Amino acid sequence: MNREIVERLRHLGILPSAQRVAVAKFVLQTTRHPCAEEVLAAVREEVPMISLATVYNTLHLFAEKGLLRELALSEGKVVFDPRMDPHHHLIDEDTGAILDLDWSALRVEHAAEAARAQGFEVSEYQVVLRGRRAARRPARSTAAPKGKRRAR
Amino acid sequence: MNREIVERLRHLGILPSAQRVAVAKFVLQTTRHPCAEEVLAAVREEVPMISLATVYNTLHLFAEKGLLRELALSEGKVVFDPRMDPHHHLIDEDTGAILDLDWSALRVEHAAEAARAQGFEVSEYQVVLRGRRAARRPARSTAAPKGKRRAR
DNA sequence: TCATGGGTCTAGAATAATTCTTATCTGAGA
DNA sequence: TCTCAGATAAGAATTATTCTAGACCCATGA
Ligand SMILES: [Mn+2]
Ligand SMILES: [Mn+2]
Ligand SMILES: [Zn+2]
Ligand SMILES: [Zn+2]
Repeated sequence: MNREIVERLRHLGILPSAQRVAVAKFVLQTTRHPCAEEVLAAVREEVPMISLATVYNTLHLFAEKGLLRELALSEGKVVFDPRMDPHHHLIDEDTGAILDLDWSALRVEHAAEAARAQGFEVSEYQVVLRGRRAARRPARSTAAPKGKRRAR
Repeated sequence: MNREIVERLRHLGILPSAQRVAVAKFVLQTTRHPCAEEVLAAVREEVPMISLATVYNTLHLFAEKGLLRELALSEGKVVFDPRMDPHHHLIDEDTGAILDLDWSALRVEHAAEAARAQGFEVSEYQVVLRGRRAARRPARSTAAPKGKRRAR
């Protein structure tokens, strides 16, 4: 498992130091869109002496190399997203949590044309949605719903 | 002209101080999505002694009262947008400039459904596009194209 | 007129996120 | 083993934003 990560870093010309591997292990596998501080907290479990500066350096390096993306979706925080395929984001207005929506979950039409009409060539786009968890509908049984609710 | 602004503020229960009127005059009429510093610079022409704290206070107050919106589209800066109707944003990747795209300029389908599938009720959404000014097409005449030339 | 008080304003301090600086460490070769 | 480019840690610096304190402004009423 570490092996794979080490290989992946090497492949991109990134020296796989202990710190970098630990950051990669966490951030490439999460679906949580963590900020730098969250990455630091998670990674410290494995590499207690890693510094925040190293986390920033590593995340930016990974972004440059195409391993992840930096997103500035709201407030004053950049978050990191290992999903490099085009997709959309749904922001929980109560908690700030960011969920992914697959590209195919919704449809955008005429995006490129609309930009071209302004003299722009679009390089990427996404839909950013904000909302709140819907009131849980009345439980059908007495058993508490378990696990995460399936999509679709 | 100031009269109208004063009226508009009064209507919302905002005491129309000189500073607030000056901020409103600039920010409610611009299409530029300025950040607080830019508002400060513009407003200082009229009210040289206004402070940055007052600009922030005023902009937040206006946002609360529904006169404008705060947007965190990218980088580490909040910008302010007097357009309160739903619309989309196109970000110039070279300059950071933000353009509006009318809601009708493109079409999004299944947004609410996609969010509902995740257990969310959408309160708003928009498409965020990034791109660069298209290479100016070959000039038809020998006259050099005028206006600021883009770097890179 | 003068005191009171609510709301407003400014300057500067404080905070928070991020970046920079610099000295120190490491490890892959020569 | 020696060397040095690259990597790291710690803390200073920067940038955006918010907070704190006190001064100010002006309507009201004794
Ligand atoms: Mn976070
Ligand atoms: Mn700005
Ligand atoms: Zn994502
Ligand atoms: Zn806008």
